[in-house]
Amino acid sequence: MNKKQDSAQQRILKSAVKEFAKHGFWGARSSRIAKGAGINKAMIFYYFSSKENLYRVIIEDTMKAVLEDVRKFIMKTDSPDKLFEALPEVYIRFFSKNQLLAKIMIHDLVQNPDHISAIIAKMFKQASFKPQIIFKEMVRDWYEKGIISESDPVHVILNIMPPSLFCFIGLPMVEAVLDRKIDINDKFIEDRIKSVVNLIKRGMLK
Amino acid sequence: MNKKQDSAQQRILKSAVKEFAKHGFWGARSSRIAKGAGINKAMIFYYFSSKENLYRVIIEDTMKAVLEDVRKFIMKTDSPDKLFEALPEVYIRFFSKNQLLAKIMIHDLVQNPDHISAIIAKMFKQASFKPQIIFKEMVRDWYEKGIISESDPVHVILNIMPPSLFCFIGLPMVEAVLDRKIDINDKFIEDRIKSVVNLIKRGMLK
DNA sequence: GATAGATTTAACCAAAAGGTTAAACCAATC
DNA sequence: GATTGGTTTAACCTTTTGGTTAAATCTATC
Repeated sequence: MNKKQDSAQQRILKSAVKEFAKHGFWGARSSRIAKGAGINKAMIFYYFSSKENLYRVIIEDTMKAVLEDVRKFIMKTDSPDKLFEALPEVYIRFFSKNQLLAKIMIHDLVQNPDHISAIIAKMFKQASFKPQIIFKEMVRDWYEKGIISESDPVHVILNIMPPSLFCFIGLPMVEAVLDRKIDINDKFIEDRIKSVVNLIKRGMLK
Repeated sequence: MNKKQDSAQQRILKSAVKEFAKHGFWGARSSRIAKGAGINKAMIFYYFSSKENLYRVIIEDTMKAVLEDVRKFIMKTDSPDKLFEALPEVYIRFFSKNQLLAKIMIHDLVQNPDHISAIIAKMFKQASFKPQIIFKEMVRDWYEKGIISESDPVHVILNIMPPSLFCFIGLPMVEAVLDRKIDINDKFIEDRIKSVVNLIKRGMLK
C-alpha cells in the first residue's frame, strides 16, 4: 500500500472498492474497509458520512469513467464495421483493467436495477451527445440499407454487451465446465477481443 | 400465496428465493423470509438449521435443474448446427421462467466464484456423462473439420452463455441507454432466442 | 383419551453492525 | 506560543441480526 502517497480519502476509496467487489453492498463491512485502508473506522463517516454514500460515490465515478471511454470510441465510428470493432474492445479493455469495478456494477445491477439505470439516464440527459438517439438511428439506418441483419437496437446491444462485459464474471463457471484453469493475462484479453469482434461482425453484418 | 397447499418448508423456500434474488445472501433477512412465507422465523432454523444452509439448498437445487435441462438438450445434439440452436434456447427459456434463480446465481458467481464452480465440478464428477470431455472434443473435432471458426472451447462458451444468460440482468441498462421500457413477454423471449441463435450460427459456423 | 412425535410459537440472547462523540493531535498562521 | 481549523483516535451507543429455547399445539396411533 502507498500509505504515504495516497490521502486518507483515496485509501478509503481503494479499500472500499475491493470490499464492495468482494462482498457486495450488504456484505461489505465498514470495519474491514477501515482496516484495509489502514485508518480508523470513524474516518469513513468523517469523509463520506455513510456507507451508502461511499458506495454511491464509487458507483457514480465508475459509470462516468466507463461512459466517457465509450463516448470517445463511439464518436470516432461512423460505420458499423468500426462500431462493432470498437465497442467490444472498449468494454473488454476497461473491465479487464477494472475487474473489481465490473463486479461492483454487476452487484448493483442485480440488487438494484433502477439505481444504475437512473444514473445512466441522468448522465445522458446532462451529456451533449445523445447515445439513445444516435444508436437507434444508426441501427435503423444500417438495417434499412441492408448492412446489418438485426433490426432491433435492443438485441444489437444485448448481442454486444454481455459477451464483453460478463466474460470476467462468467469465467469461473467456464473453468468448472471445462475443468481447466484460465488466467486472465494479456493474451487472453486479446483473444477475447478478437473472438467477440469476429462473432459480432460475422453474426450481424451482412 | 397458497398457504394451505404448500408445506411450511416449501413456503420458506419460495420466500427465500425471492429474498435472496432481491438482496443477495448478505442483504437477505431471515425475518423477511419468515414474513414472506407467513411463518414464524424459528421455523427457518427448525427446517434448514441456518441461513447459509437454506441458501446452499437453493443454489444446489437450481444448478441441478439447469444442468439437467442442458444435459437433455446436449445429448440430443450431434451437429454444431443443432448445438448452437439448442444451447441458447435452453438457457434463455430456463432463465426467463426462473428469473429469480438467475439473479441468485449471478450474485453467487460474483460474491463467491469458487462456490458455484465447486458445485458444477462436483455434479460433473457424479454424472455419467462428461460434458468437459464431450464439449472439448466436439469443438476440436469441428474446428479441425473446418465446420466452425473458433478453435478455443473457452471462447465458444463465452460467446454462447452470456448473451443468453445475462440478458435479463442487463436489460435495465439497455432500457436506460435506449430510453425505452422493455417488458419480457413471450414475444421478447422468442425474439431473443432467434437473435442469439442467428448471432452464434453466423458468427461461429463456417 | 393417553402417549409420543413432529410442528409451531413468543420471548429471549449474544454478537456484530453502522454510526456518534468528545477529546486529542497536527500544521499553518498570526 | 497561542489560536484556528482540519484530521485522527478510542471509547461508546443503538439497532438489528442470526440464532436459541422452552413451552405450547397439533396429529396420529394405540
